[in-house]
Amino acid sequence: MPKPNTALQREDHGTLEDLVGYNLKRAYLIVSADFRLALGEEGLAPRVFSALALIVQFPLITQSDLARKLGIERSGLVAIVDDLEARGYVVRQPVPNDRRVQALAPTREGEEAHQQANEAVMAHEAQLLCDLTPQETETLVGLLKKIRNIKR
Amino acid sequence: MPKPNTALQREDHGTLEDLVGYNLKRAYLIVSADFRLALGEEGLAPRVFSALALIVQFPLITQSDLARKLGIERSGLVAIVDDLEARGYVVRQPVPNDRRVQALAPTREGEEAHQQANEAVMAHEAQLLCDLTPQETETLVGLLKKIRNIKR
DNA sequence: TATTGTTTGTTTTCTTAGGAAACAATTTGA
DNA sequence: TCAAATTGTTTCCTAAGAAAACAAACAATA
Repeated sequence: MPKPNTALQREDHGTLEDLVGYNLKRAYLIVSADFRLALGEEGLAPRVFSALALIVQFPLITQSDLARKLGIERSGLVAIVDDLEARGYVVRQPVPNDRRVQALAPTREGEEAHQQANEAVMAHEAQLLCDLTPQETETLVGLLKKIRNIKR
Repeated sequence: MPKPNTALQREDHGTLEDLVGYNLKRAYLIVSADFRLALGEEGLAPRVFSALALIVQFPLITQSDLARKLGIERSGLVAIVDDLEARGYVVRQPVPNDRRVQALAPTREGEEAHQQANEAVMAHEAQLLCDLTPQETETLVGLLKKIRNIKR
């Protein structure tokens, strides 16, 4: 005999649980909380880690360019670079032909700290997301990038 | 002849762009910004919409239960319910056998506002994510739910 | 019954993350 | 040369959430 209309199968269309935005937010909160846990009290905050990673990847990048790459305002980047500079991981260097810009360069300690933090971050994601197969993780990242590439 | 080692193919392993957390954040910012744009200046904020949706779905839900369902602290829910109550969308009702709890019930206007907002939200996601096939969107939501279900 | 512990809603304070506007110093372009 | 744009920066504002404390109410146990 057919089952009655239980809560499990009712209205699974157009509900909060199926919204991309809602699930994105909930998932991000879980991942970022675990990120902080993994890097510890004195560790780099997510956005500071991102900035350091890009500075290591693109030495002498400009603050404006870095802000663009991170998708934030220049004004918001100041505190991030201040943080990295206070830790001795990054230096603001004057640029020969343009006295407005500050080129960002990682120090030796900055590169080491990045490498160490990067390993911690990779480990954190590997362990937190161990329920996802490598295929699934790759698919997920691909779909998220597709959202990131939406042109308005 | 083979191409030289361009930036496109170097070190595509363990880089910032491949981190789930980084992509989650970037994607969420895009979706939530478009959400606000879609619902307008005076429209419901994402979290307020979520709360209203759950109150409509589970009338007479307790504030504590709602906070649990939303994955936030009870203290944080107060302002959200205040908002909904100020708009006349929700009422806090005393409960017979327990004078501590406030049961949350949608008003007639609340249900109508929810229905209207829900349509706007569905339209916003449909249009923003039109680059994703229905298959891809379903896959994405499924993977995000998998992250949400991780037990620590 | 008296007391101890727990739950509920709430207030207050803190943290994190980011946006908007303005500004001086500089560079660019017409 | 003079107007316009760019860069880094400061200041102020908003959103979202956590943590801690608290009174009122309930539950349980001695």
